[in-house]
Amino acid sequence: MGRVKVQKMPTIRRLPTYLYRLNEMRKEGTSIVATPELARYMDIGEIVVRKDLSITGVTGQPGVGYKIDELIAAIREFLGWNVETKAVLVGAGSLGSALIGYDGFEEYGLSIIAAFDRDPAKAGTVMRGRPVIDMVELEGFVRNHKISMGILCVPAAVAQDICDIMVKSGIRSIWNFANVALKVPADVIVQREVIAGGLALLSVKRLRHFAETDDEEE
Amino acid sequence: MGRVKVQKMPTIRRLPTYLYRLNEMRKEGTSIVATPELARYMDIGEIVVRKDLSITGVTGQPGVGYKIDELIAAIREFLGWNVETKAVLVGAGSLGSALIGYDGFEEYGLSIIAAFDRDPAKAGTVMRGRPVIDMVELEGFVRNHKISMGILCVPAAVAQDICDIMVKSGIRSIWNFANVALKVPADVIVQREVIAGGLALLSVKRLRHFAETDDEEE
DNA sequence: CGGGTTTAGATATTTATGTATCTAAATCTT
DNA sequence: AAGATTTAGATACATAAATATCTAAACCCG
Repeated sequence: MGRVKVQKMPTIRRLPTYLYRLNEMRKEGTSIVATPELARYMDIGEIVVRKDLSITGVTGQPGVGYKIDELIAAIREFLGWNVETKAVLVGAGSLGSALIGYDGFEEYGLSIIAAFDRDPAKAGTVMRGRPVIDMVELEGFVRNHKISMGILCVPAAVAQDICDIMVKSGIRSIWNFANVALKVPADVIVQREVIAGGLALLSVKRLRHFAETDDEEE
Repeated sequence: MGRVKVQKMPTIRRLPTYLYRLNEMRKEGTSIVATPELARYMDIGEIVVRKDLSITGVTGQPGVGYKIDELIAAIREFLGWNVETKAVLVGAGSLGSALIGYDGFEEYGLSIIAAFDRDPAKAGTVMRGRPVIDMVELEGFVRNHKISMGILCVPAAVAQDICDIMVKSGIRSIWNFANVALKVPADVIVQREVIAGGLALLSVKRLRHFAETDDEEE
């Protein structure tokens, strides 16, 4: 069930942020970047930055830094974002429509071709340039367009059912925003996203902070 | 800049998922849960589950399991989700409106009171039950309503500016969905959410998987 | 052109996280 | 009722990640 072991998870999670920043710098006309600057931007240690970047195979120049163009290309290639991935999104609710509308995915090689929803009222409409199609069409669509990735934005209660359809249709990567661990065959990769996890972290940080300072009453 | 050290980050990130599942089970009428069941749901080891739960101080019964009611209460208290947190959301774009519309936050003690946007066309409208207000009103609103948390859904380029306004207005926790490390005073907590990080992980998992099996051509 | 400064990258260390082993308590089975 | 099974929780161990230390290369400044 998505049991591919991946090391350096924290590093990989940070790569998109490097990529974002590097693209920004390139637009500004910069061609070289040194670790300390990136470290400040990321709010992490310099050594972490160097180790992160080294995963891509790019080598910098002591006393100088890294070539931005090289870094961008290497990160994109390391992530496989230099080739287009076609995806469908299922569940055109609030989160689903937000993801459809996010332009940044193009930069990540991700093309959301279409959205699917069970609600017949939504079917046939166009959402931010992408067609919204009735769920019953999902399997045929995925097969015809050779879609390899599915983005799951349905309520947890129905997530496994939709997941099963995706798998049956040939989808091999699932980006799962439903709050369930999906059961899938061994050759299907699942990445679960729990947005509330970040909120939990923020909450605890705040509690710890108050516990440490605990002289603030207002 | 949000430099509160938090240990057991992975554990804390998992707590919302436990909470979600436990609530579900309670609705189904169950009152006791044992580790193996939760471990299967989470797709992690049993020992990890026990260690996770132990952080809340709840103690289970050998041979039996944990009382679901106790667990729910303890997790909520540990996260501070038993008391309401009032928040404003800035940036009523696609992601912002998705977050506004997410009902689950009530369960997490989070009340998004209002949304703010720079676009005058949006100001004055109501979005999923919450008023959308012009950005210029932000500071006054935060002060008047004693808002303690800000949810930042604006483009990265303007994130620091909005952040500064939030801090100046008295906000002390910022949930940051913009792809920048914000600079804030030491008493302000920031949690950055990089959605693309999960996509990066999924991409790498897929590449590794193909590399391992590498007998799949289509 | 020579010494100080910046910086990448290797190695070593520390810290955090996940995993295994063991013991004792409660339940189940017969 | 006695032994087998399930399970929590403690302790010990292994792995992963972050941090520190060192060396050498390029640059800057005088």
